[in-house]
Amino acid sequence: MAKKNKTTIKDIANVLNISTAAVSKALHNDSRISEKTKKAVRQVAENLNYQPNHLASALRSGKSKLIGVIVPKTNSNFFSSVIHNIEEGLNTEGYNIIITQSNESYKKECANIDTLLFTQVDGIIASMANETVDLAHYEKIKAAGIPLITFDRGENDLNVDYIGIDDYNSSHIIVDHLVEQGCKRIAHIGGFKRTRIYNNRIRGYIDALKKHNLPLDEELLIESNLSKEDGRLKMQDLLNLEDRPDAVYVAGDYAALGVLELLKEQNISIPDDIALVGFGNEPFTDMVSPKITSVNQHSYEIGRIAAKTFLEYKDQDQLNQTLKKNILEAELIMRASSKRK
Amino acid sequence: MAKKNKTTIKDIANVLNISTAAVSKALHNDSRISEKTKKAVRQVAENLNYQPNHLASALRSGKSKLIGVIVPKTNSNFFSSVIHNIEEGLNTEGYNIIITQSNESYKKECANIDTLLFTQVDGIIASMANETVDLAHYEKIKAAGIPLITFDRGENDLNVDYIGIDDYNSSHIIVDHLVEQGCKRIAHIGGFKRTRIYNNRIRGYIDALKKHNLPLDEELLIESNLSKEDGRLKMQDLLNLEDRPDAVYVAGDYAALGVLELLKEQNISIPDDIALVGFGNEPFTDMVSPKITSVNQHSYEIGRIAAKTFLEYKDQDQLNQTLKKNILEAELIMRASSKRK
DNA sequence: TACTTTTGTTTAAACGATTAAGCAAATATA
DNA sequence: TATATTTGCTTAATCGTTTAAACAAAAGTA
Repeated sequence: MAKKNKTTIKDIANVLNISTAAVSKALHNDSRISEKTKKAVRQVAENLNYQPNHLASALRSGKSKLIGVIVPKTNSNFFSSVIHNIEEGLNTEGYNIIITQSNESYKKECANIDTLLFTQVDGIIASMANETVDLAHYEKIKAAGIPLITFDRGENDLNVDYIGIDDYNSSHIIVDHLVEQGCKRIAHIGGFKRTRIYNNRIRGYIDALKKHNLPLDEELLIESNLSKEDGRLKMQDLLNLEDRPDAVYVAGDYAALGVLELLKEQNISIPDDIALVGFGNEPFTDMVSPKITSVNQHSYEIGRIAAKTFLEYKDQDQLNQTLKKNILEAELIMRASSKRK
Repeated sequence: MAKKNKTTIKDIANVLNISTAAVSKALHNDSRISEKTKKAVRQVAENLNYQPNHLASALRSGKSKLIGVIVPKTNSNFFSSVIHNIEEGLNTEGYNIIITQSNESYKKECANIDTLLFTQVDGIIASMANETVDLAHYEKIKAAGIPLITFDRGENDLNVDYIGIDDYNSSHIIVDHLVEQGCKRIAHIGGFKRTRIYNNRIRGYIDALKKHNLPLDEELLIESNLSKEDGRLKMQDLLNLEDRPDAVYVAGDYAALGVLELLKEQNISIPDDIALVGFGNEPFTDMVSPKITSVNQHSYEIGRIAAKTFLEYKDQDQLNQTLKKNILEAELIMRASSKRK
């Protein structure tokens, strides 16, 4: 099994005694090449099992036909579903994707960007790590002159395209639902305020309480990294309060799961003692008992639109990205954890 | 924001009035270049914000420093964890990975391989789709002269490296455990027999029953695609039997989850009426109620070894892969769904 | 002093494709 | 018939690196 002996267009040209240029054009179905030659080239290419060298064409044309995707993690249904739909949208146009994970780490995210730029991707679609505050590494992408599309976790300051759900309004929908179930002391275990989406959910929560003439109790508004473990911890804090909440709206499903476990351990009835709402509609919300009410983030649409957005940029010589937001309406999936009636 | 005006080694060479060759060597820390020149080159490179063109070096050197990974899906904890550890192992050596998903489809798997070969990856690490029987597309990888490493779902016939757990023995451990819990009619909802790992689990199941002098009842041995839905269906078939089983060993966690749901719906007590064991130790096995006993497949080790195995091949001119199996001992994680005592 | 070795660099050819420019032959047009 | 256009190809440069080979200058050795 000898390494290398790849067929190149030169080999094809030699067989047919024509130039490599003619072969290249024939393979690209150039109108200036005769049908006869094209047929012959295709035949020989097939016989010799010719595979085009992507690197060579990418080098020459300046396009790698590769798109980089950066996500905080792939083992969440939301992100893996978005990725899948990005892939779907780009594959048809001859693009392939390189997936990288930041594991919610700022440093890893920087490394990911370096990696992708090094690989000469034609564009990057990204969702930011929890840790990320400084945006200098993202500016590198813009400096490289390739389109940057953000989704779910983005920042206005980047001045690029963003696709996500309406976080502010999602909180309204959730609070409306809980109020309707008779809840009066609604707590919110939210994400970090510095992250735009979590900040929006917090603002929505506060405004929704106001709308329903419910007092805002600072004790009931808690910041969390939204891991399962932290969900437990923050819920324990809430249980330690003199005046316990009768509902908890958690800004992430994993943390909501931690809350669920703790409440079950302490024999607190869900939803009767405390109603529970999560966020993200991860598959496990439908597996646990009671099933957790959650918010569907439309991963399908987000991936599809991200791909489409990139494709719109790809042929522009002058890249002039500005903040363009594509906000989708989230959908509340009501399940047992919050349905009292 | 003008597109393109990338710094090349030529620019650096011009500034310093030296050849591009000297620049290239300086950047690669060649011993034949003076410290003075190296320092100057590095300084200018930094000033001009030089980023090496990966395509050009890959084209010239014949190495893309990219490894392709093919998995059936990324939204399973097992696969995403393996991927993460592959990445960890390869990043340090300057390799990056391209992740592709087959979605358990044979056709998509073929397309993935074409994509990766087209992208000139230096090697491929793959786990096969459920549907895959014909291996011709994998032979393409071998024909391309790059190493192929398989894990979890592989085939002996490919004659390449394989990393996985001891499926045959895992079944023994599971049956031993169930027998110890007092189970006498142990059913097995297995994967497709044609897939090696599932076949091994089936063989292990049969032999373990024999070892314990339990009769093999063909009605209790069922083939499944191991989706959650199919788990329900196959469990219903078992419940329809005159003589129901008192334990079910399911070859995949998602199917086990379907079984769990069905049993709970029908108020069949787990583990007292029917004990349940899954496979894969997906995080949700620890989230549902009762928690599902499952088998830890050592995703950490598998990813690490896959990366290491590739690195061992990377410098060999003559690639001569043979069937080399790296079998890890699986670990049974006992949880409430099977613990009667 | 004359030769060899080492050091530090340049030259130029590759890698495999794409593509602008050129040109001869065939065909169309006046 | 003379000229213009179209057809079908070739030539040669190019993308940004790497690298084998060559070579001059400096240093070491006999």
